[in-house]
Amino acid sequence: MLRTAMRVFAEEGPEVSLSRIAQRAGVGAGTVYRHFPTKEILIEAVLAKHVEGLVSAADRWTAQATPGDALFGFLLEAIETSAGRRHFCDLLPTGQGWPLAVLTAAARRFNEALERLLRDAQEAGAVRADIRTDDLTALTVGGMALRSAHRDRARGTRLVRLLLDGLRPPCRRRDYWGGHPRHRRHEILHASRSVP
Amino acid sequence: MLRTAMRVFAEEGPEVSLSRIAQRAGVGAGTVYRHFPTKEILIEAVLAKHVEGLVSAADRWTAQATPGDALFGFLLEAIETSAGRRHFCDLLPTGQGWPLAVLTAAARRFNEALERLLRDAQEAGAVRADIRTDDLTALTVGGMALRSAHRDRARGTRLVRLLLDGLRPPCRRRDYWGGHPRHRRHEILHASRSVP
Amino acid sequence: MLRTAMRVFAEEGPEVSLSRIAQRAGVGAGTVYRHFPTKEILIEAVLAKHVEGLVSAADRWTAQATPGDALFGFLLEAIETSAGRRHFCDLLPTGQGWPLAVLTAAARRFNEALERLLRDAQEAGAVRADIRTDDLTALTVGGMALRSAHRDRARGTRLVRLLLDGLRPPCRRRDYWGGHPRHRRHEILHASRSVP
Amino acid sequence: MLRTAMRVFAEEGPEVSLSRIAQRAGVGAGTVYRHFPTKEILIEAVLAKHVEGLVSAADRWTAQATPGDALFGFLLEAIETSAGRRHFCDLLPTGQGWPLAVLTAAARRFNEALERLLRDAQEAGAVRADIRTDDLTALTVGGMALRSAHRDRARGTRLVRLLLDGLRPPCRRRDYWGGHPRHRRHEILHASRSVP
DNA sequence: CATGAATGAGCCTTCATTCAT
DNA sequence: GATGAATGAAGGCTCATTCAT
Repeated sequence: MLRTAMRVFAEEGPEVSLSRIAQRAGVGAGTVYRHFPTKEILIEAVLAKHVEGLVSAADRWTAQATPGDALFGFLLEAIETSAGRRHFCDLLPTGQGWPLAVLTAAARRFNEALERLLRDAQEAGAVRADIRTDDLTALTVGGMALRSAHRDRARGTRLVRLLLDGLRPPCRRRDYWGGHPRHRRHEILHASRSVP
Repeated sequence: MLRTAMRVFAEEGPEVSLSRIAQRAGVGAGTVYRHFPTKEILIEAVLAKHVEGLVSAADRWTAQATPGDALFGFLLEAIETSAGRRHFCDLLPTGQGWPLAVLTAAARRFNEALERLLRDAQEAGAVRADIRTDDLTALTVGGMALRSAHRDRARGTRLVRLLLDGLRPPCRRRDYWGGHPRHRRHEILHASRSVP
Repeated sequence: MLRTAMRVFAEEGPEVSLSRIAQRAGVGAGTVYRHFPTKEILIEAVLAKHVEGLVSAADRWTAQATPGDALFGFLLEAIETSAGRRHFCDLLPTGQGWPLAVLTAAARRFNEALERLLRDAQEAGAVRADIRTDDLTALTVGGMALRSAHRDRARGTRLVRLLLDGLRPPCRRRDYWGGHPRHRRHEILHASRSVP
Repeated sequence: MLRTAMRVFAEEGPEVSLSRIAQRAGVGAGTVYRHFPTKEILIEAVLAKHVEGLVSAADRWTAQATPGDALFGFLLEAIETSAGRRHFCDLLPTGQGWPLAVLTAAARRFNEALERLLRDAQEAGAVRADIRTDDLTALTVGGMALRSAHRDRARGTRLVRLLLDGLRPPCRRRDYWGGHPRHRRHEILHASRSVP
């Protein structure tokens, strides 16, 4: 049933009614409730399961690849397998507001795994030194959104790679952004305000 | 009233009830319905307004900066001003499922502006040649998600810049991704499947 | 199991779910249903058991005390042991709406016992002659309510005794109520109607 | 609508569904909700209204009758007009567990009125000196139950009067209860325990 | 014969939408 | 044209009842 719930959530968004889920699982509404006393708990169970899968993936990558490849491989895999799960986007950065213990535990393990991967990759010189774990989290979320936003799977993946490449140590690249002269910065601010 | 609706949506999420909006606008519920016969139509109007703002911004950047700066400046501004508007994320890539003509029109104008900016930047050599307009759309969505995912505004913006830098022409960088030997690719797929 | 049901009903009110009862009885929900095909039937069984206890008590008092003491002792005991059982209050007066035969039988036996006690007490001159069996029933219900309504157990019991004393033959007491002059009676009616 | 709710509650008990009430009021379910955001709030409103009526009645009796008549008249009236309202029985003694301020306020005013009536009646010598306000409350509840338990209105009222007469100063009556010899008391206890 | 998972009707509550004033 | 009370269809949740194991 958890399987079905995951599928239905992924396909129809986190706002499907429990009865719809029950229907697609081929059971009565009360049955879902027997296993997950609350809709929120069901969502959390789904998320926790997914996060657990990611933690396993992190471990697998750690064991089977060089530090750099491990980090990049894992991030790409996490993004690819999580794309389209709006819950997940909402969950990852905060890890808060979710009462279920199992979920916060899973989120913690996820962050620890991410931290290990990042540290190793940085020590191996495969990743810029100024990146932090929560940057990776945000990047993952962004990657997921980006990935889901592209109609074309292959191109989406290519873009995600481009995105991740931003983590690699820079190659004699000037800072395109810091150099904006004062007046242009002002324009940005002005523009920002002008957009309703 | 549209103003109020935009503010309320931004502040309280896209799930506020219409009565709440009416309340905050200081009018009766019926009055909102006089202007926007459906909640969906109201949402679309809000989105369309926002998109119009972005189109104006695109025009402004086109007029006031070099092609490269214009594209990057515009994308950054679009991301910064749109961050947190979940509707927007859902809207941009597909442009579908939204019945209102005014919105598809706005979306089209937005895409045209984006296309112009991209073409100019590419002709100026400021952006990789293999980028397409829908890549930019996806990138924008990803940037918005990334941006919202970071608790720390400043770091969030820095990451968005990293993300956008991926568009710039590569500096003699080997392709980190294509080189994966066959068996590792297989592992990725395998892993992907194993994540629930 | 009937024991457990009685305890649970007394402790948690008549609205406990059957699963709760099954749980506290240490059996499966289905097992409860094997013995009591319906929740209502279970409730009736509980009530019948309680009524049976009261009938035994009536017999005991009949055998062991003078007619007057027997009636008063029994009524007090019935009230004290029944206080707080809302079902019981609902049941006693009507005896209706309860399909189960065993219950109406028990109620009949209870009324017969009460009738015997009353007749004997009246013949002994210990109780007013104008009291009828259904008065006693009503009085019992009132006593139970009164008894449950008092926070203070001891005072509650004292009040119940006051209540029961009303049954004893009057001591040259004028009728406080009959003497109301006509216009005041009208006021009472008027007032009654005016209370919503 | 409050009227209808009061009637329906009185007729069908406090457990009627809101939809039933709406149905009998001839309105949609949502309409009830508009006026009473919660079922509990509706119940409280009904109760408060009734209690207010009783407070007015208390004032009327105070103004129009001698202290003794006022107390007895009021109690009789309160019992007669409240009979059958199970809510009311549950409310009166505790006054707690009801979140709505308006209700606790009404309950407080009711108790104050009762206290005044009692004090005056006691000073006039029309009521035993050892009666306290909470005795009256309990007595009222008991009277209501008693009153509802009798099929025959007239006899019910007569019994209630008997009940209330217990409040009047005793006429050289021995204490029928205190004199029980020890062994009989033991029997009562034994009996109590023996009733399941 | 016991078990407890499954069922589904029903309850309270919410809210988009309509319409008399 | 504006108002906000009324509507009624869902949604989440509970629980008496059934039935395969």
